[in-house]
Amino acid sequence: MDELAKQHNHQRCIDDAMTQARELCQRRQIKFTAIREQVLACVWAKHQPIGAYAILEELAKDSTRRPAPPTVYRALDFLLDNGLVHRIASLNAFIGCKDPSHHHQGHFLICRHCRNAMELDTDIINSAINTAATQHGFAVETPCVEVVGCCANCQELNRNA
Amino acid sequence: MDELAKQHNHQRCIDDAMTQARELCQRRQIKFTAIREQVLACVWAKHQPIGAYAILEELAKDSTRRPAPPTVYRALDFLLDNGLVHRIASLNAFIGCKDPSHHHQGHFLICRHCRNAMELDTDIINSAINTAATQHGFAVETPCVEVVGCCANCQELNRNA
DNA sequence: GGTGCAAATGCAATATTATAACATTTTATT
DNA sequence: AATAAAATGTTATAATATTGCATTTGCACC
Repeated sequence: MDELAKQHNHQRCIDDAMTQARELCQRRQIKFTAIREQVLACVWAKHQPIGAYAILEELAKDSTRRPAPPTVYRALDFLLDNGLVHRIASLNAFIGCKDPSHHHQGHFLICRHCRNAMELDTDIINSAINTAATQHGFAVETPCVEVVGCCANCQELNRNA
Repeated sequence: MDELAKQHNHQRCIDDAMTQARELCQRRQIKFTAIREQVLACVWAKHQPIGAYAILEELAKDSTRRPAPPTVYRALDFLLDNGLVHRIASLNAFIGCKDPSHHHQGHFLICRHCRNAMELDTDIINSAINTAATQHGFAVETPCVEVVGCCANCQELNRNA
């Protein structure tokens, strides 16, 4: 069974991510400001990629003032630059990185049904890409792999439906 | 040396693509209308992915009338549905498919310098993705692989610069 | 404590990409 | 010609993202 399908204490997911982010920023001497923290919390609220404007809506709920788009995009740029979130190009959306300690692009399995996205941490795909690229003399910099399909849990649900 | 770097008769590239498209549409009994043909020609004008609005500009040059966005998007939808072009999500752009005869998503090597994109035709990457996905019980439907880097030709140019 | 600088944020406007809704025209078929 | 379906035209607008400039904040230095 898929790990996302298991009952998991998601608050713990969020707390871990926030703690890790705080520590990482401290180590790197960069500022984890209130806005950046709020945006990261939004991104981690679910395992589904979230759009910039959806984040904006969430921020608007939490305070009386509604931030302008650049506020959100700047926070996202910061988080992207520091590997705390990834951008899913095919969805124009953002998702928390599950291992910000080292820079990487990440490969994603995106379920078309529940919209959850899972970050893979295998080298298999990168190796394959490098092999194929090398055959053409191409030097890989940032591979982008976003696989849409159906997650284990949703397959299960569909079978029982 | 990279195939795109070789002097290649690009007019021939275009002609081949157009002929193939015409034949494919005839076989499938679908209409290769003037607009669709013009849009496909724009897409094939270079080996660089082109955006919908850039296509629109090209069409505006070629005739006195300027088509509206839906005109271009509808033509693109038709071409996408029939596998004649691919969409590069990370660039919001479109590129001609080099083998429209069978449906596939295509993997792309995109050069950050010359902006050319090359479609790969290996199974290595799909296998790797399937292997990784299967480990998580995930059923792959449409893999999206867009690798940004530096093509052989641009590496060569940079070395000599 | 002030001063000045750089980073971060606020804010208004606008650019870019894409779609919705409905009218009109074209095409194929009867 | 009559009809229906497909394709295109047209207007408006949605959704995503950035630019440019003003203001505020945090921090090193005197």
